Amino acid sequence: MTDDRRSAGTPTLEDVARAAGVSRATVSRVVNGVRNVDPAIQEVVRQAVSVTGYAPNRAARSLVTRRADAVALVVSGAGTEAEAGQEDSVPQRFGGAPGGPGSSFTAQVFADPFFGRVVTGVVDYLRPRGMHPVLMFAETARARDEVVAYLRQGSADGALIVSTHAEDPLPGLLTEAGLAAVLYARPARPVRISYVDLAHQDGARLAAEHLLAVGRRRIATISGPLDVPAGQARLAGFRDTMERHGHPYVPIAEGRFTQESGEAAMGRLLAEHPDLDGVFAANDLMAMGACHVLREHGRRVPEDVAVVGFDDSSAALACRPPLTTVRQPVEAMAAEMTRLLLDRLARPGSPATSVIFEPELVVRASA
Amino acid sequence: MTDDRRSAGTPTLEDVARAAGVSRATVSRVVNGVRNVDPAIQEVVRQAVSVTGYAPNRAARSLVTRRADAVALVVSGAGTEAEAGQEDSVPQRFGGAPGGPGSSFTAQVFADPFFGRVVTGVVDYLRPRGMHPVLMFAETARARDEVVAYLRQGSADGALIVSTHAEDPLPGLLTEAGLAAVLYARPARPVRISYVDLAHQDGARLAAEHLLAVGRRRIATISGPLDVPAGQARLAGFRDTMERHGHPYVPIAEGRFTQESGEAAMGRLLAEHPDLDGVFAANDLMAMGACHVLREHGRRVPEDVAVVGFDDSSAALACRPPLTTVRQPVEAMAAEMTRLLLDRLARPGSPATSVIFEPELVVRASA
DNA sequence: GTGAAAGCGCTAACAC
DNA sequence: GTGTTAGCGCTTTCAC
Repeated sequence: MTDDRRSAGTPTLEDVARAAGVSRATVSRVVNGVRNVDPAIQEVVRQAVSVTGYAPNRAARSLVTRRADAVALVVSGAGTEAEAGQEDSVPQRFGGAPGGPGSSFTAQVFADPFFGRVVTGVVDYLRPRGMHPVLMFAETARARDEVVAYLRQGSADGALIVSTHAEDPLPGLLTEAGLAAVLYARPARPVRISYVDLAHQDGARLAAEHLLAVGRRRIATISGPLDVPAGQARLAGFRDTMERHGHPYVPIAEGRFTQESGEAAMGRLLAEHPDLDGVFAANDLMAMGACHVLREHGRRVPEDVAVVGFDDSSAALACRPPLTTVRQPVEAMAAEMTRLLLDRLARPGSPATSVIFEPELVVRASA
Repeated sequence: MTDDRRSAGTPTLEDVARAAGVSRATVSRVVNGVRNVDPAIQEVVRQAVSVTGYAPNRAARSLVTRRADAVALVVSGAGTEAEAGQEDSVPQRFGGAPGGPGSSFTAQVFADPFFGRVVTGVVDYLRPRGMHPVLMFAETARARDEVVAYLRQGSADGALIVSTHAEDPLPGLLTEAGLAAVLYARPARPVRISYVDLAHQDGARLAAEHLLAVGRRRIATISGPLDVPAGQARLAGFRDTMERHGHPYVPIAEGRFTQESGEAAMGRLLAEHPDLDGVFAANDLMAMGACHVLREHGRRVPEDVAVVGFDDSSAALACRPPLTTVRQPVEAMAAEMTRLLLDRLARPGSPATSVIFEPELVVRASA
């Protein structure tokens, strides 16, 4: 009671120790749940903690433990600065704020329900473990350097990387720098790094087999961007299956995984193949766009044209009719990716692992 | 060259200082861009930095500056644990991962394009300033305590709060604890805290006036949830305007800002008022649902029934026909919210401010 | 089982 | 303009 004016600002271990009549070390042990502390003293310390309103200073702790207890969730873009030019594909709806060319990329990213699902999976895994992701974007060389710097500074212990393009240099940069990272999707060039991925080809096979099973014979596909591994794989899987079933030639229109590009692609297919009766779109957004265009052209879905999407995102349910689609368990995959990263942080030596998820056909009304 | 074995692990200021032949203080000055350093020495130091591959340790810096140089972006839910029961409104599509009742909330949040836009605005403002948001959710008392603890630990310097419900206790908790925060949307109970918001009533007025201007006379509305301020305000603004124009009675069906709830609401309205010719939905997702149901009931949009949405989210463009809607400049508002927070961090004493944005009518095909 | 003491890497007075 | 020094708050040997 005499000299408590030094307990000014936020309370420190020292303050708690004084209040409890023990040493800092003991308080630290109790706070960190180390055994070897007399239960009675534990209780006293806990009292003191709540009385003083103590909260451990994260920076101080990090400094000594050399752990930030934080992970970065980074959405990575294409390989070069060139993509700055491709932004016109996204309506630039953002008025005043600074940020320049960057603004479009982040807007573009969240326009796809996919990323929200990734965030959901990551957060749901991290949260019970008392961690929270730092959200970063890395679509330019500069932004990638910032990500590397961020990790090198020890601001985060590792990175979860979601690449939107093949040839993404980020995984390479990270491993080179000896930083922990796990990818969503297999890297284009083999890097010694853990990742989760979907068996895209199997998914496309399910779609093809379903369209054939419901009696469609004039089937076309709207592929994803062919510079994206997922786009390639889904197309390859679809074609292979069609070929194996006696359809060596499949009309293809390339899309960019956006609804708008799906609409355009559908328009092209319809112009060249007005009699088609089945369409596989490499994601739900494009399938939704295809449905719109089909209806505008007087085709009923599924009566005249059956449509199958991919992902089973919110778009699949939002679409009328609801989409038959191939389910990608994004949340579970994102959770697994997070688990792999935390594992690696716990055991730095452990080898890179990859986990491949199997897709599943979800039959709704569109096919 | 003789004794460089102490430059083991990651290089520290000390290592750079030794390499440059100066003191740690000088290196620190150069790294932090403080003037008062001889240009020649600056150069030498910069060389040494790149030679050693030095990256400042964030924890050490934070410890002394007492700044984390990080902000939390928190999506806040309702007031009590009760909301765990409301999760049935969201399809539970998440299989394995742990996280229990929480998983649904984060999925629910990102199902609405609104949050992606908030993230975009925040990130685009933060990025050029070398900062990145830590993503947190606070839909339960426990989660809210974690947010408070996180800030009290100094893991972040302040919080950007997006509330999905009125009566959110989080703003109060934060200000009580003397933590910096800015809200997206006015707090239900007046708290001395900065916020950005939209003039919702004005937006609803624009919608009403437009429906009347295009000659509609039997107009109904699908409101947002009435326990959400934005829901209330949009309804109030709509009713007031209708009343002022001689329509004291407006059929109302309450929705929950989801497409599904918009469909249900439209169904109810149609059952009771089969002759309606105009609908104002309090957000685009519900407007889209309404369009679907109208079409299923043989009504053409806009010929038979004009539909106006709210937000001008991606759903407005995804809808067929594209929605006439009231634009909420979410990205700009989120950027402003971020600016307010950084301002406050820079000048701790500064008073709470609020910035209200004006909505704008965007006329497309649906009305 | 508990305490004393040595830093973790950095910034910021303060001397020079 | 540059160097010296004293911590920031915490964990963690190491004695006891």
